[in-house]
Amino acid sequence: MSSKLKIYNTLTRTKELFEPIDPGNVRMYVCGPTVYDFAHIGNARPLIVFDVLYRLLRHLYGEAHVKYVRNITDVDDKINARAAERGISIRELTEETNKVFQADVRALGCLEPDVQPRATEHIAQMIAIIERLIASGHAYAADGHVLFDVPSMPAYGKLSRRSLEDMRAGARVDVAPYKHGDMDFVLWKPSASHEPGWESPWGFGRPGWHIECSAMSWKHLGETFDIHGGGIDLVFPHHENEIAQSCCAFDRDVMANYWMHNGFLQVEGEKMSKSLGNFVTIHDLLHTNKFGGRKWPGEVLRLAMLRTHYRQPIDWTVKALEEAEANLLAWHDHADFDSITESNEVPATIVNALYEDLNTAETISWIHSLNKTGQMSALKSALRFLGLLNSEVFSRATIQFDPLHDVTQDNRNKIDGWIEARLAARAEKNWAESDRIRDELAAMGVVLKDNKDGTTTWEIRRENTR
RNA sequence: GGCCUCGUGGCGGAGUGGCUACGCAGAGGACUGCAAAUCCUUGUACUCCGGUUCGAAUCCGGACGAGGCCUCCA
Repeated sequence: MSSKLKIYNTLTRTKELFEPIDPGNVRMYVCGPTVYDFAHIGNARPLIVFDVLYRLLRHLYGEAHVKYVRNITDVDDKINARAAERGISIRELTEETNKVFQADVRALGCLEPDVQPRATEHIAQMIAIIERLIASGHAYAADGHVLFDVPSMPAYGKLSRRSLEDMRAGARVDVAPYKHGDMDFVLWKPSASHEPGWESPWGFGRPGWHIECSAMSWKHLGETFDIHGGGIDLVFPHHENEIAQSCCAFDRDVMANYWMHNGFLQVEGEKMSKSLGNFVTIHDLLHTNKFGGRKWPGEVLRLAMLRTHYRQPIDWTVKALEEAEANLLAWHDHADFDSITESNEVPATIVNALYEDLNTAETISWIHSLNKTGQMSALKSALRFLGLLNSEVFSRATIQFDPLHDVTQDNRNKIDGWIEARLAARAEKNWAESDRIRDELAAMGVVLKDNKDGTTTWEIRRENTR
């Protein structure tokens, strides 16, 4: 099988043909959430992007031959701080946050990774890596801390393309006294008795920020693997440091062959930040009226995300969500997917577009084309493949019942009664009565559509409710 | 200051050294008692200045502009 998939590799800054180490066991690691707070919409981007890649790899190599690992970081100083602030235990906080995270990701139509390892369950691997680094002269213990000795690794900076000189020039002035070099970073640090910690050769303590990914990828994917993904902000220092830890611990030239990074997200043209008040969580979008004055189905969020190529910056706007929803509604209006048999093959146009470094924008234009030419079973297959057809979440039922309005069966029956009365009036050419009924329903937000076959259907008004 | 990305029509957003992306909005038409929905048709583009080329929006250089990282934020 010759590979057709091309992906942009941050290591080389070029689009490369993807060649797995072992086609029988294709391995991908993506940096997952630190579970101290609800995931925001920026976090959703890598979740969706790498879910599409996972689906494509499974399509290309077979479901049994792809292993996708996305970690859960459940030890972190932000977690400690938040738990203390809320007066709950760390375990309570991380469990609660993870539960919401899992529900969010499911609503976004993402497949579950093969493994979702937790940092706290890999302390032994972290300690093992740190011991190896000390033994090989790449790390040193000082004052209860263990630090990675950056100058001991000549190739350091390869991913982010920074030279040690550049970094020194921009380094902060205050360097912790236990550091040998100002670029050295923490592998292990001491914990006070009230802080979470584990016994280690260097005393009671906890891991530094980067070591957990080296440990978890090692355990679940091996010393080297194929793809490592995450947000572009992780290139430095997180991924650079992961590479340093793993390559030096295992005496390897590479940790992962392909490094993929998704671009950043802005909200209505501005950087998302809590101080600007435009901080949007996935949970808010799905379940509250905080963004655009209404709730949004997961498929709408997913399609809005996939409209833009994953490496481009994306502006998260109400208008974009409305357009995405209009597209989905058009497809669903055109066909009742519940009764359409899905074609066995994912359309080649869709797959070929994804082979070009996940050109999801092009796949969407092909979906429009399938819709326009009436290839409904292929359309269904394409939507399913892209994770845009989760009947539980976005079906004809949810289209007709706007998430904002709870339409009871009782009201539904009443609307049907009105429609019958209006059809009767129309049969008598009583246009005044007919229009009166239509206007009254419209005032309640119910829009009527007289179809070409003489039937009348209705839906909740689609216009933006702001 | 250092490093990195990007600059396409009213808006969003792909792609390509020479031929319509696509979507939303707009315009015209069909259908309809009138609407809505649907269908058909349709216009507008490649930040600026140089260079390479038969030909560049697409390659190279420069300018201007936007964003990101270098401060545990995807």
